[in-house]
Amino acid sequence: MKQYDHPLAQDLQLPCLLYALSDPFRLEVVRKLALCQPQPCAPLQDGRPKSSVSHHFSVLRKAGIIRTEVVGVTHMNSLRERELEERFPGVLRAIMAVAMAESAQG
Amino acid sequence: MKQYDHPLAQDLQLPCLLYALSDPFRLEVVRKLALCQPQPCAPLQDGRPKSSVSHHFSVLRKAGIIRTEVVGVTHMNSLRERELEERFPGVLRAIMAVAMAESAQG
DNA sequence: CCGTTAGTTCGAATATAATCGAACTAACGG
DNA sequence: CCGTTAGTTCGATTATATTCGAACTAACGG
Repeated sequence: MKQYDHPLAQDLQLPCLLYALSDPFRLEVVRKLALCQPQPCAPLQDGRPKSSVSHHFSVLRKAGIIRTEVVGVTHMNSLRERELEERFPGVLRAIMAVAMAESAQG
Repeated sequence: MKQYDHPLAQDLQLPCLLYALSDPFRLEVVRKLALCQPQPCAPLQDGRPKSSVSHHFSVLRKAGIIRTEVVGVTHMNSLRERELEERFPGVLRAIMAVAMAESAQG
């Protein structure tokens, strides 16, 4: 049951985090994760091919935004909220608040 | 003395803003503007060719992050802080706080 | 051990963005 | 009106991302 590598919080880069969140699909994944954690990739696919979804999860992982744990046959994803809050105080929180508000009205 | 078009605050998109700030050079421009406003492009060039600088300023303008006013022969740039704060509460503020902290230590 | 499920990796195609020099423009100073 | 300054626009090149299908892998269920 091999696991993933996750960068240390101290090594995360702000531009990299912003870049990861600048894609609408990835932002939506993060928003949905904020509402329900942890969650496998599958329910977040939104009609895309698996290889594309896998790519986007990989970008989020490398940016330090999500943590993925292999549990049996599924890969459970969650936000690294505490670490991000410590490393980049207020950033994810503010972005999520806006993303939630946007999606609430449409 | 023709001026620039600036998108309305209500039309700004969060992914577009995050994308604009995800480039280290642009983030640095915004950080420096936060410290001294308004400012022309030239002192923010940091050794790059003018065409490249111009491109990055254009990205920031289209994302709604900066406003550029033509004043005589120079183009004065400032942050659209109030509008951004209203449209995306806390987002720019949090990002700037982190950017300032990063640049303080190196 | 076989099939299924969940997701990754590969490789090629396409799209998007960054970079730079060169030519351009608009405003001012003399 | 000429030169200078500040920045834009153009066009080509290169770099970086995204996309997708196909082949792969690891774990579980029977």
